[in-house]
Amino acid sequence: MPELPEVEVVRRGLVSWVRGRTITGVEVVDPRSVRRHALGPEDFAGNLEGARVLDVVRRGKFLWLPLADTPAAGPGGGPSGPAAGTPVPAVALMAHLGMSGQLLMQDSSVADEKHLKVRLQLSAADGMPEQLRFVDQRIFGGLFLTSLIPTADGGPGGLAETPLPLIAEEAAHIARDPLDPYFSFEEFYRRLRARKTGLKRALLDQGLVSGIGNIYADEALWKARLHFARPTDTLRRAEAGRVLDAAREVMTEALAAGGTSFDSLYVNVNGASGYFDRSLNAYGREGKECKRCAAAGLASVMRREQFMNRSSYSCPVCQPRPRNGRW
DNA sequence: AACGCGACCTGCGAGC
DNA sequence: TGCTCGCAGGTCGCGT
Repeated sequence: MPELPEVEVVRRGLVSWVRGRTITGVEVVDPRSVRRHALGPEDFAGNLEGARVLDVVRRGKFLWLPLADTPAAGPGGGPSGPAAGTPVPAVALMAHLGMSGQLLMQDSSVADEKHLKVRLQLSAADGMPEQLRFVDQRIFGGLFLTSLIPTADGGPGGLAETPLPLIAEEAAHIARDPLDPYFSFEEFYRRLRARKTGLKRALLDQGLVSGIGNIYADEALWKARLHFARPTDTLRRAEAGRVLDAAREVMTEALAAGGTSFDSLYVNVNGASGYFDRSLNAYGREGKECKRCAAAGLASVMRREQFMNRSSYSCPVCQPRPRNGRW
């Protein structure tokens, strides 16, 4: 489940089920889902068994579970935490859902999903499912173990129950996301202006701002009334602020609705779909009226264009490309 | 630096 | 009833 709201739905669901529990068994059903773990499936499983889950952390679309008691990190977690009794993790279980990945909590009695890729057995806990399953139809996502390293700015690595100034190494190259309290608009705007590219491409660049994918990029651009090809070096501060605020608002609303799902591919850890698809104003609305224009008594039809090998939806009237080439 | 493209995959609906 | 094509919420790495 791709974009930030859908991943955050998973993070929140996962926290209450897995925090503090120990991974007692690992079954890699399809090694392709663990291919980003360079040392192979056996090493992946061996280092996970016996590990205790300390938290669930998210930055952008990346999710990771800081671990204590892994063989790789030694007993008690990482190298010498400051206060005894509070383990500082050095290793985390990374998860990226790609296009179709799911993390599901299931009882052992529930039949395996068709696309079950990895099964984690968890220590018994009252009334809680025993298994955390990674299910992935297209196998663009995956699980792997990674080191935790200090963040560049000293702030928390991501959204967590107990924030630590550590980040999963494999997520260190992405920027903070718009829902992160440590996100800096000033830095975003400075870097945006320095680029020679189009606005949608910039919004999708996880190194500049993370968490935004194809749906919420189109929604944010529509809400901010900006064209996807707008050159980033022509953007005024107010316009950049408008599109960032729009992204933040639309993702916050989507999160409250449990995320966007058009089909059963996008579900929370309990298998339920969100319903934000009903609130979409741009994505997938080719040939339909622009809701804002219609409200103003104008008749305009949403268009679909190919851009970056994917579809972009926008309103030709309120998100115009200027005829004279001047923005 | 920026970009375009292919690679990584499975499945679904449309059209013939 | 097939079959092929285009399409899908992502990311990475390679060319130019």
